[in-house]
Amino acid sequence: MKRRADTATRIIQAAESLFAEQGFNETTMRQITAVAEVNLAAVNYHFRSKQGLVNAVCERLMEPLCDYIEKALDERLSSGLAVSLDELLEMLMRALLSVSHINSHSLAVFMRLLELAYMKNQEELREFFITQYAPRLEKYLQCLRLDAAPMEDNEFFWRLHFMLGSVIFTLSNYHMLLTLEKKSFQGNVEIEQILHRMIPVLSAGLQARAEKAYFCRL
Amino acid sequence: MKRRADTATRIIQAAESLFAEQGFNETTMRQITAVAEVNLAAVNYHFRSKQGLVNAVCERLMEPLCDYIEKALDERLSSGLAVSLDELLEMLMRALLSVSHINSHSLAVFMRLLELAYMKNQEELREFFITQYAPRLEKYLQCLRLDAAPMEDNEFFWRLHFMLGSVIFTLSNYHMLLTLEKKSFQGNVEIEQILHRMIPVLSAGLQARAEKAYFCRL
Amino acid sequence: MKRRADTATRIIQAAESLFAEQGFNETTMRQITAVAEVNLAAVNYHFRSKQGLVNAVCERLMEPLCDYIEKALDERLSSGLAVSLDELLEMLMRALLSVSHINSHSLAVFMRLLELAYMKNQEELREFFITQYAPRLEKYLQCLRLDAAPMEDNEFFWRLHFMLGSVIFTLSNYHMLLTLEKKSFQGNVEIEQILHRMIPVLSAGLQARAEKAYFCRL
Amino acid sequence: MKRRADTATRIIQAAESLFAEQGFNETTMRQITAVAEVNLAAVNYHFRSKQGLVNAVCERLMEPLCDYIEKALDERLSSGLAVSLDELLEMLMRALLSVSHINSHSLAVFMRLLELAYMKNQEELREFFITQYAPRLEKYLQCLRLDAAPMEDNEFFWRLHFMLGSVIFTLSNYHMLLTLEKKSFQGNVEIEQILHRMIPVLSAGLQARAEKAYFCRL
DNA sequence: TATGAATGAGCGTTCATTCAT
DNA sequence: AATGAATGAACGCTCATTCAT
Repeated sequence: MKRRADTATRIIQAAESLFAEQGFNETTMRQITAVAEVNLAAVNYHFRSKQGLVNAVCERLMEPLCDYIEKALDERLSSGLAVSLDELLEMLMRALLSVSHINSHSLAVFMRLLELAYMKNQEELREFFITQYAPRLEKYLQCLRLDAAPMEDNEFFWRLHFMLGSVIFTLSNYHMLLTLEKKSFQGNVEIEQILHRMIPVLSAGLQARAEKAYFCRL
Repeated sequence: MKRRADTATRIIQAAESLFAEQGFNETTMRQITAVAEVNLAAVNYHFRSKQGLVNAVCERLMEPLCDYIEKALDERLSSGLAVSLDELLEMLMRALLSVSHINSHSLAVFMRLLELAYMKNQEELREFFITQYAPRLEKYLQCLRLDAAPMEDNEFFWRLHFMLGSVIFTLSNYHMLLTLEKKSFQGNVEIEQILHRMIPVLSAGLQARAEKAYFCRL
Repeated sequence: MKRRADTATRIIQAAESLFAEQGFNETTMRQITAVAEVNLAAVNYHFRSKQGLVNAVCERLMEPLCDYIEKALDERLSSGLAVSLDELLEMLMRALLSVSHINSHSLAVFMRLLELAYMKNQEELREFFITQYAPRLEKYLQCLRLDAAPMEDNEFFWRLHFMLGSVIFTLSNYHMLLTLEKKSFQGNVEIEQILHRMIPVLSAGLQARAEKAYFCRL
Repeated sequence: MKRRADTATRIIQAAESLFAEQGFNETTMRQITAVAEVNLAAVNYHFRSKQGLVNAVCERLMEPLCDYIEKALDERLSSGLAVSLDELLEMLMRALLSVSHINSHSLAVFMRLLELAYMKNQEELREFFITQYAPRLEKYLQCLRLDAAPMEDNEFFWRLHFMLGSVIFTLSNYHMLLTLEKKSFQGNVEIEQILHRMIPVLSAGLQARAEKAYFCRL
């Protein structure tokens, strides 16, 4: 039995916590290694570079999420019954909730990673997401599409990102949002609540009838 | 007649463009002054510090937005007729659109500023928003509340932030999203389209019936 | 009648005060012009450079000191009676006291200037002292020599600098020394006291019999 | 066997040399690291900051000085015979001489450090001296007091600082003073000579009868 | 496997000075 | 006589990374 966790694990845990609080570029290797109580060079030794550590954090989060969704979706589809939009969203929320159990900051850092992947100069991370994980979630997205209001492909593309924005923003900042709501943090209880509250909102958003014309011609 | 714009303005414009593309901490003063074609020390001369420049950028965006919304809401309310949720959202979108005319990156940097304000260590910026601009938007939020589904205060708080997440995420990354949609950027046309597309989604999200119980007890 | 002093004078006064508190290199042009409530460029306009300002401060202090000593010494010598060492030192102290009336920091900045002149890279200032003021004080030094214990030239050279060290150190730091003595500053009263206290000490030091051999051969 | 000294030592030695010649604020980290032939960042790595380097230099000088004086005084006192003022001063001079062997600039930089500690804005350094070293020198000062002329506490306070001024000024600038004396520098021989020359002067100064009244009432 | 030492590049900031008005 | 704007140079410091052990 080990007295202290594996060095690489300690680093990842420290990194997740700091990434969640401060963001990636704002977190220094010195901070990470200080919190992890390991040598400064250990990050480069174990993960090659800071970006390598970010990727490792990414994997540790995306893998169980994809696993969960794939498995849950297959189980549900095997019943033969039609799957409702709310069921699909609850499936997603449960997947996120399972990720949140990795540690208390994992959801926030996860969402920050997704944010980061949309930044112009993060081609590598973006490519990593697209090639590694996009295919595994495709079936889930097709199900969503079927339950959403009828709309064209590009409309669905944007709706997905409106939804993604809600999820990312809320979970990235949920610690701060709880503070602003003037409630003290009580762990996963609130995360469940927040995730649950999103379901009807996202559901309504995806099912809202798309309008053809728009308001403003300048 | 001046051959080139005022130094301070050139700096702000360069900063907005770079902030929008890269974020604040990722943008260096050397990048800003190189793009603006001014001396490195000019930023400190005109804005005291990098943070001072961020604040200046912030003001230049928030002021016209608040002006627009206050004015438009007062005009609309003076008619005496009830204001629908879609009207309120269109009002917001038009306000954002007016900000987008400042320059092609202003909406993105604006949204990044809002994101930033929710970060733990940005108390100063957050306080700036809360004291300077929150009061000016209160009346608008009350109108939103009246048109939303009946719900408790904290439910409304979260709904607002779900909605805010959609707006912030989409507009922060709209350049990248357009790229992913495989369409080339054609200026404000797309922004209008995106803003318009949000209205029914946000409207449906705010009007969705809140559920009392939630799914998961661990 | 002028409502505010001449710009150049205001600058000198501000500079003296700041130089006395912080030293020369530690005092910035911005601090000086802020205290003087003049434009930043005014220093360069009136004094060509920061060094030019230092020289101006120097002149404003050395001129009256030399005047005082020359005049007092000539008056005293014209009586035909022999001049005692204590009289000479009191003459010096009164000269310093007269300088201290220029403003409350003038003695401290004066002493700091003398310190500075002994620094390796301050050849210009050192040359300025030597060519401008050394000749005017020569007669006074000769009188000191006559009243000191008999000793060789180089011994006298060092004794003078031991004495100079006492004066410079004490007056450079007299504000701080008063603080350490746990007494509050009450203006020129203390300076008089301190100057007076130095006389018997310096007198005894100059009159002490020089020893030929010294203690340590390694 | 190492071909070149330890990096930290090289830095300290370069720093001492430059500090002695130019002062602290006038010496840049780039100068230090250039002379030491080490990387610019090495100073921060080994000493955390420039101030940290100053503190390290300080410790390297004060420690052996205090050790020397404490040990020499205890030895001398254990003989049971009364200690004369000249003996005490010679003890001090030998202590300074032992410090001067650290390297050719160590006494000058030491004296500059003492000067610095009396500056208004150097509270930290001053506190460092007071808490770390003042207690270790207290016994020595009490012996000085016993051998000095009878006088009140505050008179003794000032006399000590007159004496300190002589020592600090002379040793801070002894290189320059030798130059002005038109003699070339020949290493520790001159330092011994200068230190020795101070003894009768300081001794006479401390033993001079204090006067009660003073000369000038304005 | 792990680490203390070291490094090149770059950071935000400040400096005394200059220049056009 | 005076000033707001601007500048080149340099500042102390921190960064992620590398390397010898």
